[in-house]
Amino acid sequence: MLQVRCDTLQVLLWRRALDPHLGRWSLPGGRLRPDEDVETSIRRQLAEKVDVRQLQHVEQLAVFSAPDRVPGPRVVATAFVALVPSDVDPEVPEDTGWHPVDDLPRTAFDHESIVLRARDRLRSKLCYTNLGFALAPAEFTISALSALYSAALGYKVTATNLQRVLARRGLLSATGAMAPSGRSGGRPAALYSFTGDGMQVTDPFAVFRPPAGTR
Amino acid sequence: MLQVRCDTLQVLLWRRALDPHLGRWSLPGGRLRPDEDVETSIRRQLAEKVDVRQLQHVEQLAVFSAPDRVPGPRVVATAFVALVPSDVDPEVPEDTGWHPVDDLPRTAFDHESIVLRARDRLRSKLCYTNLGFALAPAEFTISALSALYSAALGYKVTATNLQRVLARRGLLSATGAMAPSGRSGGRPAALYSFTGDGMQVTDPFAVFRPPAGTR
DNA sequence: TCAAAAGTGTTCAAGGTACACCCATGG
DNA sequence: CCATGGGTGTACCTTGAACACTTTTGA
Repeated sequence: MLQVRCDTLQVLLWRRALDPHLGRWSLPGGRLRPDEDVETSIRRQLAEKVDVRQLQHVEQLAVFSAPDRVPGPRVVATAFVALVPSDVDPEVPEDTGWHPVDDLPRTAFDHESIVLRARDRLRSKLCYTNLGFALAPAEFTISALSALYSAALGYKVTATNLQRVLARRGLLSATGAMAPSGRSGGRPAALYSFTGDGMQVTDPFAVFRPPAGTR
Repeated sequence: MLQVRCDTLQVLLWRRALDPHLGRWSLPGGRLRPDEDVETSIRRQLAEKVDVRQLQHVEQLAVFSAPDRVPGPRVVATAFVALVPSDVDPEVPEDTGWHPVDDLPRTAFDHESIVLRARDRLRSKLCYTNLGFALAPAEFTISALSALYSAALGYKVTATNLQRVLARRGLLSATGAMAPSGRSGGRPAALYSFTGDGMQVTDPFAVFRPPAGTR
């Protein structure tokens, strides 16, 4: 579960209460029940930590299956990326905490590499899809959005160009409302929302486009 | 297992000899052993059909886990994409056969949707990575390569532009050798090979690049 | 009036597409 | 010499980046 908090991309981890790796931080998860698919399962697991309605996007990441990834009998894990908009602050249980993905504590098992894979997946998809909607509140200013993108991507994304790129892709719609300007003045910002819902690939500049006539 | 055969993207299927779905076409696969990870397992399974050295690329696709995807106790499947260069014609067992991915026969279980997902994954990655190397022979002419790309992508890719795009990305190296011209004449084509090995992302024009100074 | 923040206009560069044109070979 | 197929040159278009400039607010 990833969220941009305090201008930093963070992941929700849970401190293990059992051996092995007692006390280390680990990803939430659990066993798959016979009557559910893996996505239903991960939503059920996460529901124990947060309100699942706060999950804007859930997608499979990869299967981790190395025989020695955990001590004892081999455990096959299907990892997911789940995204929470930055305006919610879920009530999380006592033994869980948010941690910056670029400054992780010592984690249990192979969970660090899973988190890093998730981070990379998010970074890619932010660029060529509309996935930003899952990190942003329903309404936002462009400068707030650029802060989110900057935090998630790990480098500065200017509001100017972000605005233009997303607008050109038809992803932004102005709500008409304005955000009040801060105490130090400045022009009030217009509020926008993402058009459509659900993730879709939006970068039409992918190479090897079909020939013009057939597009 | 995907291969371009006869200018068509095809998948290797195996005719089921057991109920349920006796006689239908299904993807090769099998149970995961306790001492192997999923990739090792799929390579072992495929080794029963072809020479594994012919697999130029193997990557995880997704987990399919719907409780009713197969009759009886639920089976969780981790699907893979495996690519075979077009110049090899593996000896396959009697009960297997190649089928065009765009004209599949009736398949067992959810295997049709798995194949279509694999096709879409391949199409995406052909565009922004060097994955073409896994579909092409070690040496090839540009026009042969454009036929491969056209078959895999499902639309015409012209040799002219394919040549330029791949060259600009530094993916092509001329071997110096020439292919003989056909019986109807024509200038003999130069032979090329892909530089490097293994898949890598090559489209540097992905959007939201880091600012110039930090690149 | 000035500082600060938002937003727009303009220019530039990168990279894919289209298409005309030239090259080399077989018959 | 001509048909055929390979290869190159060039103009164009789309799209993102950079940056100057304008707009709107609070103090």
